[in-house]
Amino acid sequence: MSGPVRLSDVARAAGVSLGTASNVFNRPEGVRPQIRERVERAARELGYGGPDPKARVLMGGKVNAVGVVMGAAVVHAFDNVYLRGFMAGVAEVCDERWAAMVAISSQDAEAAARGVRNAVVDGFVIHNAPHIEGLIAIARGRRIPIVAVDRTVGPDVSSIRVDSRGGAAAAARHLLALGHRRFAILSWLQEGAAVDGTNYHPAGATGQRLVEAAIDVVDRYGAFAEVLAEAGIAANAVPLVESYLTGDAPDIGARMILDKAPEATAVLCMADIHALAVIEEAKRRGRSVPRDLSVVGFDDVPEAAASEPPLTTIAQPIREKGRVAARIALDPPATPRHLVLPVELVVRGSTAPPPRE
Amino acid sequence: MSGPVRLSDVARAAGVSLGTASNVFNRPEGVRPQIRERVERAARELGYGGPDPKARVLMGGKVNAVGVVMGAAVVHAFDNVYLRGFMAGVAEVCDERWAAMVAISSQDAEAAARGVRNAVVDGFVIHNAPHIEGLIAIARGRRIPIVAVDRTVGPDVSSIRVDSRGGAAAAARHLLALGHRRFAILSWLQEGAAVDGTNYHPAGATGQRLVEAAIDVVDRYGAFAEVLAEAGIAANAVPLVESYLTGDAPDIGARMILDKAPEATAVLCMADIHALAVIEEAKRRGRSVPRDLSVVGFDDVPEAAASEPPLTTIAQPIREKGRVAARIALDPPATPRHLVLPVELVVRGSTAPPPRE
DNA sequence: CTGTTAGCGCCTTCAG
DNA sequence: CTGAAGGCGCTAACAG
Repeated sequence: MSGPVRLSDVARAAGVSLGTASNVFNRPEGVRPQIRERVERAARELGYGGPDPKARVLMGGKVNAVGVVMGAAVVHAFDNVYLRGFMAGVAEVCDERWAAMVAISSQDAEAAARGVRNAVVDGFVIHNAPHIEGLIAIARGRRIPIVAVDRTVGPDVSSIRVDSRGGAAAAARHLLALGHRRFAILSWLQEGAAVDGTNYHPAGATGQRLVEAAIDVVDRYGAFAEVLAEAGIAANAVPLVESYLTGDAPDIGARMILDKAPEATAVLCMADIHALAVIEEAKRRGRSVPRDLSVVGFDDVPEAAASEPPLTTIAQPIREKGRVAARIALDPPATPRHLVLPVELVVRGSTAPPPRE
Repeated sequence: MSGPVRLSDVARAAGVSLGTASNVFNRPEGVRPQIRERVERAARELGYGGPDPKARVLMGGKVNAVGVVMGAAVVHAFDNVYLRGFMAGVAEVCDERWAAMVAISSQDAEAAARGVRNAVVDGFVIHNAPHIEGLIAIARGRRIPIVAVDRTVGPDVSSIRVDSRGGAAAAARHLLALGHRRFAILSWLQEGAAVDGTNYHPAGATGQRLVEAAIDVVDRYGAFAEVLAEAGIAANAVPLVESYLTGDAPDIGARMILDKAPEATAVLCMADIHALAVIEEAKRRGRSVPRDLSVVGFDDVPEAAASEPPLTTIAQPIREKGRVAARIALDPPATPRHLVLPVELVVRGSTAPPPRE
């Protein structure tokens, strides 16, 4: 009915000073019960909603909120299995502490920048994303604690990663041990990453430019290459397809890798979503997995265990990663932490010895 | 290195007044390029992160954020299929407008209250939840626009609901038309709802207390009762089990309804998650669905179409509901809106004529 | 165009 | 235990 009610209105109505009214809300034990009662009644009658957090926050207080930038549209927190797991981890610690989780739209660089610039939060969880450096710079300018996920951005910004090298190496060794010698690699490409000077690159384009891509991809590729090299296989000679993780891209990538490397007996994928697409595409072409073709993924999303055949993959603790990230963002350690979470080779049904010829 | 840098620091360093510095960031076109450049450089050198949104917000500006209280732990936004769909709808709108989505922990009343009291957002989407009245009161006290979902709380608070009565009636009529005469009802119970004076009531307890429960349940039950009554079946005589929607509760509820009403040829459920549990439990007991038992759900979550047999259910536009809610919260209409979204009977494989005896 | 002056709503000294 | 004054960091309205 009336305009906004302020603390001063309540104080006046109750016939006390502003300071006293403030105390009623913040240190009720320090004010005489009778007066307190009077103020509370006045507040109730005026429909006063309590001290405005907007002002309170300015006083330097905490907001009890974590900002999460995923490097993708917020909707992908619900649509994408990987992000869903990660966000669930973040959410769990928010629930523990009654903290709010603020998801920041970051489908494009500008939106993300604005979000990070304006979010009123206590800390940021910044998941690896294109343009992440800019976002981190903004957050640091605001002197807000941040933790980078799946990415390192220097010693003084906390980071959480998984053992990508170890995982990729384990995957390669597994295949090698089974007897495979002819490989193909399906790598991911981050949405919005510039490739060949363009942002539109839904799938494909074999090449060596991985070294310029997002850091985790580099690690995984490097480990593949190293292990294969140990076995006398030059990574240069291994067909490579890069593809986005969203929309049709995985399917297109799967098709392309099978087209470009029909002789490969094993496909190393850097994400389960790719691996699952490869399995489907292979089946479509009448190639039996794992009898004709072995496929290994990375991540171990829920779908991996349910596919037909179930996917051999490198399991990373997605949800735990979210949890750890949120904890660090919510109360940052005095000195930055750099965690590397362990991964694990999970052997299921999509890998087997190569067909004998 | 330094403490927080403020606009005044930048102004001083650049040798301009505070107001000018402010203009550089807010109305750059209104300041001479040379000066602007100077201020920008000073900002850069000092590591100034731009105007602090905490202060900006106090000026009465918008934050560009929606608060969402789901009446559940934040983690359920990712774990629960229904909420996931709803939140995805909200997220879509946030993405469109580059708005932040702040999920407020509301697993218990106190957490929710604190969240609503402290969130710095432009509007609230409050999904039906136990204690929702208290939350709405707080939000109103703060003079923040709110939209209630799946619930009406008076004419001056916008609300979005689905046509629960129509849907439930359609479900009942469908079963009646197939020839069913012996029914059972599996209703939901909201987490935390007080029942029989206690908060712990994982599943079961037949009774008539539905009239005191959350409003949508009342509508659905009422419509069931009405339609059955038209066919000469007294709702009083229809076995009823109430059960939570989370954890083991749906399974327990399913077991109980089959135990308590072994003679029923059709089970009317108020949520797909219950209906799916009933199907599974029936199969476990060797009762074929739909030959021996018909089951109908409500919601049409993605799993409904994939179950065996696929579920006949009342489809409600979950995601659209989220979208509409977010839009209203983000820019509230001058006068409150009260929307009722349509639902639709989707006949799939879980319903058939009753077995002849 | 630029600088000065009031607040935004609250909290926290500091005297009474 | 109370009341008055200053400031959190910024923006807006007004003079210059």
